[in-house]
Amino acid sequence: MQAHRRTLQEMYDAMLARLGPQHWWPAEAGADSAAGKLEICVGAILTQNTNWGNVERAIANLRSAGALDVAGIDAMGHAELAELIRPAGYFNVKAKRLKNFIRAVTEAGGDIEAFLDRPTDELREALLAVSGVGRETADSMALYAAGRATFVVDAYTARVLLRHALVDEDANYEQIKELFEAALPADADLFNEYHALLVAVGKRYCRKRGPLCDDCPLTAFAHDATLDP
DNA sequence: TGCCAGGCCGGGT
DNA sequence: ACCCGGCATGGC
Repeated sequence: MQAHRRTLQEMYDAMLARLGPQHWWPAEAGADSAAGKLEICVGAILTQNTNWGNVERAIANLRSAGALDVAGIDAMGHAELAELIRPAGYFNVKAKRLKNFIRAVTEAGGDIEAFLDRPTDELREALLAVSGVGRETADSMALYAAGRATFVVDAYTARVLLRHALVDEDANYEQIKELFEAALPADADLFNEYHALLVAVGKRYCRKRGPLCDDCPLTAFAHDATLDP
């Protein structure tokens, strides 16, 4: 277990040393305010299977329309909301998902900070109860908006680990999540940067196509048996 | 040009 | 319990 912990921490150190801080949320939005938290939650939904650059345009549209708040989105019609978020793709389904999320917040009193302020397990459950909020989106909200030490797993995480033979091909979301949470100190700032770094490594060194792990910062960790539970 | 992006849902088997 | 089609824009 100790070797396990050290190895995952060393992987983090190696990625950070090579790539530097990734400046993900809440650096830009600011999770210290209600507006920042809502923006992170909205972004988490909009970025589902979508390039972040497109999400930024959608968020800019919402802000320009003065609609980047609970009441604003709640008051908007489907067509109007869908049009604003069009650049983010899947705009019809995402408009519904945003509405579903906002409805959950409204039904809990309408205060995003109060909505997020509950025990982490309970929060995750409440988020997963929203249609359109799956595990990654829920964990992203819990980590980046609510500041909880809950590890976010995504397609990059699974691919990077798989490419380095650190997990089985059939490892599921919860198993990979548990792998990190069991081996690392429960530190939201660490989890925040770790996830962002895994995404950066996935983009640059573990692409679906193209060069395989050429000069990847994690090459030295490939086939590391200490990651087995 | 085709492939990819910080997934998720609902229906079918 | 899995598998799959659908959803859609913008960048490289």
